[in-house]
Amino acid sequence: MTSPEMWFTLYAIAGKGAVHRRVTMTTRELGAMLGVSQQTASRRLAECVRAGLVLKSHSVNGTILQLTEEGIRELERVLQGLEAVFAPPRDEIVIVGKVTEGLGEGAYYVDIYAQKFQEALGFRPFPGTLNVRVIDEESRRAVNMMKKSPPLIVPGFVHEGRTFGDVICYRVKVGEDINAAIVIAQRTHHSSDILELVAPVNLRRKLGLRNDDTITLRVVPLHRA
Amino acid sequence: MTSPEMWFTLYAIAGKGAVHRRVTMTTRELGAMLGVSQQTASRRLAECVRAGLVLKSHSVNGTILQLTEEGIRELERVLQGLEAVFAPPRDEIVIVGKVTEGLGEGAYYVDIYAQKFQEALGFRPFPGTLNVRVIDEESRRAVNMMKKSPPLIVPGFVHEGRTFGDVICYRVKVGEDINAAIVIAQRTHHSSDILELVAPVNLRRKLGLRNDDTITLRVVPLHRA
DNA sequence: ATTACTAAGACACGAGTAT
DNA sequence: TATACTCGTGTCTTAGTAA
Repeated sequence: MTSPEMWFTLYAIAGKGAVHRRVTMTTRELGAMLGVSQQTASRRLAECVRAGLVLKSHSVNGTILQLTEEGIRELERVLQGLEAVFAPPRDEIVIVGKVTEGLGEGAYYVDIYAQKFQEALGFRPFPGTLNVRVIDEESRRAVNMMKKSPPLIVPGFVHEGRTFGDVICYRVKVGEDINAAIVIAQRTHHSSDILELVAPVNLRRKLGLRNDDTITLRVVPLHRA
Repeated sequence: MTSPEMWFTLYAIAGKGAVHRRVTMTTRELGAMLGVSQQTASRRLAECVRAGLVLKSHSVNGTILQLTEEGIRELERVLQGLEAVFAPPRDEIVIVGKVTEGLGEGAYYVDIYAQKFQEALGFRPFPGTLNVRVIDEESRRAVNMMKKSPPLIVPGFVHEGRTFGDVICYRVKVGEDINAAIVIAQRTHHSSDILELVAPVNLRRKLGLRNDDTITLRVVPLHRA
């Protein structure tokens, strides 16, 4: 967990524009932003570097700073947290996205997890996933809200000496009556906007979907599942 | 300035849903969320109360907490800061809103500030303001971006023994060629979604605008003004 | 000008405990 | 059970200063 002080330091650096580019600033300046001395700012900065949140290099008049991927993710987490906090409480979480061509690997995994999915979701999944790309900000927030709701966890297992991790699922309804689930693989795709759907049927064929068609998903709360 | 610790405390409480309703929690629980002891959580909470960010009342099994307006604003500030930080750098800030009926007091103030506006903006303002209500999230973010850009400050003055404060302005273009300015009065309207426009002409008549008509404003960067 | 070390002082933390 | 007090301990901060 990132400490409050480190987080504030990160936020101050980001405020200078370090998310999109490298920025040059002095420790005195950073200290002023944080309301601490130059020395403390220097130390705080060093902490962020040690934690792998910031890259620092030296320049004649100041320090060149750049947020790392992890640093940016840290800020994104808080942004999403705040968005979720301010989102009006809703009964329904609705996600709108566009049908996207997958990498084809989905089918392989669905096949391996088929029995587990059957037990957890109550249906035998069609061997393939439908990939949905979230485009607008509203749906992106809806996805965050979904991820803050209690997930359905499909336990991992070992198969032929290989370990398959837990899979996080969220039940959704597609159209009026098709039950499906969004599955989220463990390996965190760097805040990917692509959702993978499994369903008891071939959604593409059943709904006559083509790439770039719009699809609407309604998240089903766990307690109602 | 809110300290990092206080801010984190606020954020933790908000995460429990205290933005929309009152929540009950123990100081032990809060401490666990913050990674500190029950005693420290208690003290942090007291700091937030002293700072006017949280309202606290006692209950048998825990503490009833509610964020104050100021506490919510504090979180909003960070949310907006993060949104601005993550927004892709753009050449143009575009705000779309709907024409709204004003309170009529705008004209009075424009009249009093007329000379000052003339000097700062380069045009004599039509005696009246056009009120524009921002509706969608995207424009709301655009407004935040605008507010993070360097403002044009019309200095205040004393007139007949009464003090008139500074006025913050942002130049905008309405349509293709009408120069106007968004004026923001000092007294902070609680994160109001209403913008007040001054222009050298009667925008309502010139553009044939009626209430609820959509209007598009393009913010003019100061260095290009 | 910078950054960052050392050392002394301030202050925050948590154990114990009263309520 | 709670919250919140005191107080000893230890960490964090800053002034001074080196590099």
